[in-house]
Amino acid sequence: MGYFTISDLAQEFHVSTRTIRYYEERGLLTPIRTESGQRLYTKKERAKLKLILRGKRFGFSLEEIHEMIALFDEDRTGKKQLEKTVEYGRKKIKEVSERIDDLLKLKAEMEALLSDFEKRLREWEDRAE
Amino acid sequence: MGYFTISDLAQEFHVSTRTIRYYEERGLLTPIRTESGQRLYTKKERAKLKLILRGKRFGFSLEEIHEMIALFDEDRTGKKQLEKTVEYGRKKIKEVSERIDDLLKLKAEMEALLSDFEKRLREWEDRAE
DNA sequence: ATTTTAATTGACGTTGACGTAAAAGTCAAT
DNA sequence: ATTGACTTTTACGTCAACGTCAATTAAAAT
Repeated sequence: MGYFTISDLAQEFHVSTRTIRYYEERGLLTPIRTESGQRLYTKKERAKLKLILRGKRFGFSLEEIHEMIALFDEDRTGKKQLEKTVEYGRKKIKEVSERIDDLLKLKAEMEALLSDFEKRLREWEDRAE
Repeated sequence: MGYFTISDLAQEFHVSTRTIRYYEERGLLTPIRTESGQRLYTKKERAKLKLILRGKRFGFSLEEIHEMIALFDEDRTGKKQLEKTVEYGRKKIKEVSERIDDLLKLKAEMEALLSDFEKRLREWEDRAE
């Protein structure tokens, strides 16, 4: 109980097992192994996969995501480490905020475009009376 | 006046000329040509490039961006065409909205993480008194 | 016990999004 | 008119992010 197999995760997140192994190759996931060598994923690893996939959806590269995930993994005991982490976290949050703003702009542009088309459509319909 | 060369755009948007030609190969841009065959870009083409690059920043593929740009290019005169366009536009706007929501979630997660680290850091500092 | 299903590593293949180099033509400046 | 910067097409190269076998081993189902 409490452990997931590779295909559990593959099914849950709709990715291939190859993909999950690839993320491990790249150092993003670190499952434990059974005696016979099969991978077992804890809830934490599952959470990491979730984060990876979310990151991917915004176009972050695996390398960037790797850096983000480091926040979960590294040993953050010393003060220096904590400070570095906090600083890095602020930076990343800022990046995300910028992306959000950018997306809002895109949305606004698309909405303007759409309302123009809608107007034209109404004109068409008025004409048809 | 009013026309841009390929390197004008390359400089303005910090992309290579190869990239711009590639977008044309993929049907995303359609510059006009001089007598001798050199590409000239109108303001509209420039706007399209801007949109392409914005789209890229959110991880949309060129194929997806192509679909979005079609809103600018196609001949949208008939009622049917207009209706299709409006419907498609709504769909795309919804997709963008979902991405924004997703990013906001990510931001919230990161902020929660960060405040945890900040708390630990304060504890560290208190201890140091 | 044996068939079926799932897991492992290894290696090669593929696709998207360009980079890079070559050969030839064009434009602007001197 | 020649130099040098810029452009064109063609073509091969590259890198990330996987896909797709293949051969082998392990687990689950019957």
